[in-house]
Amino acid sequence: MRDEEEELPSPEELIPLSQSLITPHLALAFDLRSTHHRNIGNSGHPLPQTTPPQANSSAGDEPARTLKRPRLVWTPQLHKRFVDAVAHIGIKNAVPKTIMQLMSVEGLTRENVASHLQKYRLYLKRMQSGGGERGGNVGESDHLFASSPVPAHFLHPTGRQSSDHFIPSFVPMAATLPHPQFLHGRISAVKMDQSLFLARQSQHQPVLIRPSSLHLQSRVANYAEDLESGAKRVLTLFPTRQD
DNA sequence: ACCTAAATAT
DNA sequence: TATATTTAGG
Repeated sequence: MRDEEEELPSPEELIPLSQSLITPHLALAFDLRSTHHRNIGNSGHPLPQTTPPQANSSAGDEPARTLKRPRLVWTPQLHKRFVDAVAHIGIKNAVPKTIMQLMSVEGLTRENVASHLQKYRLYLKRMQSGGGERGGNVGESDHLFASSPVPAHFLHPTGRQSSDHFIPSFVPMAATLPHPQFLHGRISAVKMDQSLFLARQSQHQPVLIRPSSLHLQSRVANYAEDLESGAKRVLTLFPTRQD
């Protein structure tokens, strides 16, 4: 337990590096890699694009935004990502827009999340009153919600905690990931305690990188999760029958 | 502009 | 039944 720490740089020297290392290339790399990683919904069609509002309000057709997108199916995987996002920012601060951003699932709308959040809150309420062993108002229709464990702090009004923004202790690199390498071969995802870091090979010693933005952080987390779960096909919005 | 709960629609 | 949309209010 102790020998590992000696090989790793100290937090003090690593974390300041993050700002200069992370921002431009990594964000880009994520966007490149993630194109085949999401957006493969129903039988391979791309999702209907939500085009930014055109200044063009008359002119015959403006179907871009009026286009009906397929009804979202909340798979257990998708719901789990929802729960993770909510847990990450704390249930107190969880609002649709933020949750949506943290989930970083292409095609997912704020309305999708708002609707789901509304239902989820009702589910939490009806769990409060059920307490432990028996009784419980959780019905047969709650399979989806029951598929992901509810973090303990969701239930009790105790304080506002946003799950993690602490400096984790260091553990062996890449030991927890089956595919430590992604992006362009030089960057690895490293899970340490509850936080995810990027690691990059510099000279001999690995350099740990703390993702700067919350958004990027969540993308790292989501990607690593996808790898961990051994899914070849990762989290789609509109699953086909093989789901 | 965004959030929320409730009602209603598909 | 599950999700979306609307409504009314903050």
